[in-house]
Amino acid sequence: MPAAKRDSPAAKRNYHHGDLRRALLEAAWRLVAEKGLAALTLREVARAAGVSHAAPYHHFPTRTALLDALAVEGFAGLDRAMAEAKACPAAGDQAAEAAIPGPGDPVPSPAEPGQTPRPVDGADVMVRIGRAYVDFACAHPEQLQVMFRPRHLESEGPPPPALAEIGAKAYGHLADAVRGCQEQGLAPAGDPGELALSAWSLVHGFASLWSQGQLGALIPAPDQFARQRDRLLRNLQAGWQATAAAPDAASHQM
Amino acid sequence: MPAAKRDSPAAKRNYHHGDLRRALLEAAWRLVAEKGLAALTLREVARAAGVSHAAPYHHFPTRTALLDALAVEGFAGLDRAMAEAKACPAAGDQAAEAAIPGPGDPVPSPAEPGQTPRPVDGADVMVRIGRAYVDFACAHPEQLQVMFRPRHLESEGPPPPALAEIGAKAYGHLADAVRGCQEQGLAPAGDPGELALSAWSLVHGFASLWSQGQLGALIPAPDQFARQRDRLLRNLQAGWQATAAAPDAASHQM
DNA sequence: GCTCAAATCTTGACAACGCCAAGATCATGG
DNA sequence: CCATGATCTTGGCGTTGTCAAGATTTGAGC
Repeated sequence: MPAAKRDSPAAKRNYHHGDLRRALLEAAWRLVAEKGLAALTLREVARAAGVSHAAPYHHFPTRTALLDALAVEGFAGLDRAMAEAKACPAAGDQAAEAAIPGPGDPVPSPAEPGQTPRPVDGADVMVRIGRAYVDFACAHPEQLQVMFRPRHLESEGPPPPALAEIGAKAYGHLADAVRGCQEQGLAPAGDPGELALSAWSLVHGFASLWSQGQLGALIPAPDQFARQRDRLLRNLQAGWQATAAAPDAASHQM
Repeated sequence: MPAAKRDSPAAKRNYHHGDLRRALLEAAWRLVAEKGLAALTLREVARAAGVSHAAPYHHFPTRTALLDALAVEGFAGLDRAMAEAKACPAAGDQAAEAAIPGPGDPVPSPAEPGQTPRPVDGADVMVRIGRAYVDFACAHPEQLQVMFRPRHLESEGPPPPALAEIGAKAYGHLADAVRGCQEQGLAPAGDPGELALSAWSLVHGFASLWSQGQLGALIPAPDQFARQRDRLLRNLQAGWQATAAAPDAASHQM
């Protein structure tokens, strides 16, 4: 590892390593994907990056800081996936149906441009975004684990602002989609945040259970994954539309 | 040789400590509730139980074994909460009421007792069980964390049979409630497992997000917790009933 | 060009951890 | 009554996160 003192083509400045921070993050992703989050060690990250055991300390003052930086990248990826799903019409349909990752392996392929020139169906946007959330999470279970690593139970402080910010941005896609549904009468009126939280709970719960391998016995075949995923989103929509049509027909009483 | 361990439930009397295994489990629960799962240390558990640092090793061959034993107890508690919710008309509330540690916030107020003396409403049972799940998880976030600690990403082996068994038993309550709804035409026909998975995803997602402190900004007031919780369950029901009434009214196209 | 402060990386160390291997202790069956 | 095996203790090994001090490099100012 003593080599690699090459000049940086377009990267940041060339200190000793070039861009050790970036190299550490990538090594960390590789390690967490291979051996799991619990096995992610600062010393092994340093080893994988070819630096001494205390070198990461100058870029991440603590292990938690490294994990937070990884979480920010994870949320950025989720945000990107949802933004693409919102823009690109009819993305996830034939794409995510092919190969469903065994809990920890390959990936549903990214979306590709679709063919439907429908105007803008709010329910469609909602479904696409929900699919994007589930597919992203299940394609990168280790990222989901890092992003939603429990914090307040640990002795760690509050999340850094950058993390809260990017998380809120990703959540915003859901809230936007909800507003779109409401404008078209496809969802009951009221605080969109509450409906968005319903949607978030649904997709997050499904993605969490799947990516933790909890559904191995319940969803044996891969095509049932997409089936179940779409069923979730469809039923969410059905509930909203029913409630929007007859505000207290279904909720006869609680 | 150590196989023939007298494993009758309460057969362990006074050896040296009395019942060290039990003491270790309780100390572990105390510690994980105080300092979080990541800070749970075999040595500190031993210290809290007043034994030497290697004593736990004779009861739990590894740290993972301790966590699995804790997870079994957690699922047993969840199973009990759901069973009580299914039996008692409006019991789940005062059972899981107590004090919700949550993300450091107060507790959802108990739901008002149902005023309906209807015989057995399947939707009602479903809602009660869902509430029990959410309330249990949010009353004991540390237990939820231990129960759904990611496994297959780590280098740990498959979950022990006892853990898979009790987990499936708890899930069975949801499946039963779904069947009840289907029998009364309150849910679409078909594989009850798929509907149960929808319900599980919903309540688990909400409970996970809440117990991880992810909803702190979205649910500031405690009474909004119960409100949102019930909204989730109501909308799930609404979607099922709408789909049961008109099997493809809402899923106009995907 | 040269120097110097700051940023970067290395070396070494400390306490704590999981896990292992012996030895000590104790209840109980023969 | 004693031996056997389960239970617990002591000590140790390798690893980890974190810190402190020294070595090395960078970029800026003179």
